[in-house]
Amino acid sequence: MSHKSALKFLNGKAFQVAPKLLGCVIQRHIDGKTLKARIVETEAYDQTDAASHSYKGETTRTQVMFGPAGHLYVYFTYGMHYCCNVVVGNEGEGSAVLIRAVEPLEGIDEMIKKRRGQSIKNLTNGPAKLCQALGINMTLNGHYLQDEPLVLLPGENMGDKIIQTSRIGISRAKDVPWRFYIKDNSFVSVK
DNA sequence: TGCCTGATGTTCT
DNA sequence: GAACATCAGGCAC
Repeated sequence: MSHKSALKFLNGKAFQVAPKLLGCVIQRHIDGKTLKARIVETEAYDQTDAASHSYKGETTRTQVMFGPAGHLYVYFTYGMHYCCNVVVGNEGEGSAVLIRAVEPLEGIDEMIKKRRGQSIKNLTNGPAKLCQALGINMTLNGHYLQDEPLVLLPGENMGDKIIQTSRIGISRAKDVPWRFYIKDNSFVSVK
């Protein structure tokens, strides 16, 4: 049963919502299997931000980012990788939170298979890695995160376990401190 | 452990 | 034509 109110916490500025997503669980159903993983690293992006895909306004590619909160924005990059974001804020704002790393909880064997035999440590400790492990690609672009086969479940508040730093793998707005991760978690991409 | 690079395709200049 | 919210494998130390 879907309840919009479950994703109400996504209504806010990207940099405010990004730390709140830490600890939430992604539940993915695929090939008759259930995969679960806990979000341990996120990055905020919004339209005022030179590093954001939405910076130059809405395009075909970034359309979902400008839509209502609670949907998944998936993009293809470097010719071979997918990365996924949770759209946040109000419709028309162009803000989203990149999921940079997750901790595998359930269906780990299946994730290893999808990751072509990579070790547990390397399964989901990067934005493109977790998409591969959870079978996320462009067919899920725009997907609402209260619907099957991909649901965002609330998690415990990480509170003082949250570390805030600048973002990774970007060339513009490098100094903006909009990356958040869970302290001492071994699945975070970079400590 | 850490640097370097090839893979591979869409978007923007 | 260049840049790109990346990854894995190779080789030097």
